[in-house]
Amino acid sequence: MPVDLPPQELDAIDRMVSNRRRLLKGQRLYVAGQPFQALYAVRSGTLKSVMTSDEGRSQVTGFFMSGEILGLEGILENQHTCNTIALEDAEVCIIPYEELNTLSRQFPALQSHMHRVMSRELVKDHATLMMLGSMRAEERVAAFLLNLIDRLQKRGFSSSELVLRMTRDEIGSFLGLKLETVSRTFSKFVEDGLIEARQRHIRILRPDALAAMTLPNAKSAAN
Amino acid sequence: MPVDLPPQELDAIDRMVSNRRRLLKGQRLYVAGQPFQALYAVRSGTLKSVMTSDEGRSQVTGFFMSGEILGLEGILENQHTCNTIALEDAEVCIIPYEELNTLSRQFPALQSHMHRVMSRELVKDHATLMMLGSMRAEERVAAFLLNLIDRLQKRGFSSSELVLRMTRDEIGSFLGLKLETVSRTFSKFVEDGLIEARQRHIRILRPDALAAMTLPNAKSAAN
DNA sequence: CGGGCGATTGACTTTCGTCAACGCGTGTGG
DNA sequence: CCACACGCGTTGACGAAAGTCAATCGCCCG
Repeated sequence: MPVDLPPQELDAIDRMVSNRRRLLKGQRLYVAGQPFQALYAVRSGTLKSVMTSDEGRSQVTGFFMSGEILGLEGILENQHTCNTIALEDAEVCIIPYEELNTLSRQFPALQSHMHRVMSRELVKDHATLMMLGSMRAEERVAAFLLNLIDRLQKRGFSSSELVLRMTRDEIGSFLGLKLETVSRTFSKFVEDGLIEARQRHIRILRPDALAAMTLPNAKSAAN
Repeated sequence: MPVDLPPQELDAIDRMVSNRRRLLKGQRLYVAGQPFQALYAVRSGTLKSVMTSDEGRSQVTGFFMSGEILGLEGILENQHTCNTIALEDAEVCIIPYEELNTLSRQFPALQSHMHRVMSRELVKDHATLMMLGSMRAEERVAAFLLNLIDRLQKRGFSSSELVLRMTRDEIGSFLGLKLETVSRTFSKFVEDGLIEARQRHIRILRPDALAAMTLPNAKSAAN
């Protein structure tokens, strides 16, 4: 959680988050129902959050990469409401919630930062809602790829190549689509020369065309 | 924002939220791009939040009734990211954000409450994501009605009758469906004896059957 | 090298969206 | 006070989009 803060505050924060946890691929960071005690900041690797309703319905609600914060939904009832699972080997910082609150009272900048983190999560969810509520399959997949590449780019990776850490099924769950539809859409993008795809390795050839697709009037891809 | 707090804290909070704002039906509380200065607690009436993307795409992201908090998305960038509009005459409390932060530092219980409010919003959004991502039209409408009636019941209204404050189009936007689909689904529920509907007046006859529908294996309605 | 999971592709079905016509009510103005 | 108009809602016929079911392929990993 890097912010520009006075050194003494940074020290206190560093001490607070000195505990880490390593996760192997497939391992769960926390599960629904588990008591909430800490937030987690991803240091490396990718995780997914999965909500499971009373009876079998299940939905990927987000993918998290380095710097992103997990566990905020647990604050409400002091209990986690979703499962978070590592999609590859990963490491997270443990942020003990009570300590965070104590420090927040001392350091207004930290309090403010905490609020922004939660607000960012809300904005992100709203964007996802918009995608699920108003986009067709192709548009969703295009938006998904652009979102991923954007986040990767901000982390210093290529802006044209990426490796998907999740299966087609997980992408489909997140996008409200079936895995076959995701697969077909990738194939179509390849046919149309918008991307190259070999397994989970994706190269974006025409980001402009993908972006155009996320606009509402997109009946056909731009040329 | 009623919580059980020491009287001195309650006094301070009361003073903070003493400013109100009245809205006529159709009036906007805030719009996207507007500087963020305060949160708003609904005192009476119903509001909707609408996200509008760069180019024409538009989506209702939530409906808000008494006691619910609006404006949290504005914290991130000190700027609102959606429009909020009164669906009927309404009144809100104005909660100046800076004052809230100051008080939160003094009163841990308020800080904690503030975090829970934000967390609740996240949980609510996740539930909506799940609905949009994994339910079919009938299931979404059933879940929507049950959600509304539940919130109304918690506010002391009937658990079987309600008056929709929003149009079919707004419901459709929220649920990721077209207004015709919403209308047809209501009609089908009436045919099947699950609800009565006269315009926006809805009576829930078989909450059990609606609830059963929100379960994943629901191919046919229960008898 | 073999097994299994994940991905792809095809054929068909279902669901929902689209376009269009019409009906109902409410509120407003003559 | 009545009539009309407009917004909202309903309904039908049709088409497009995505889901389902099933077969096959191809990587990885053991």
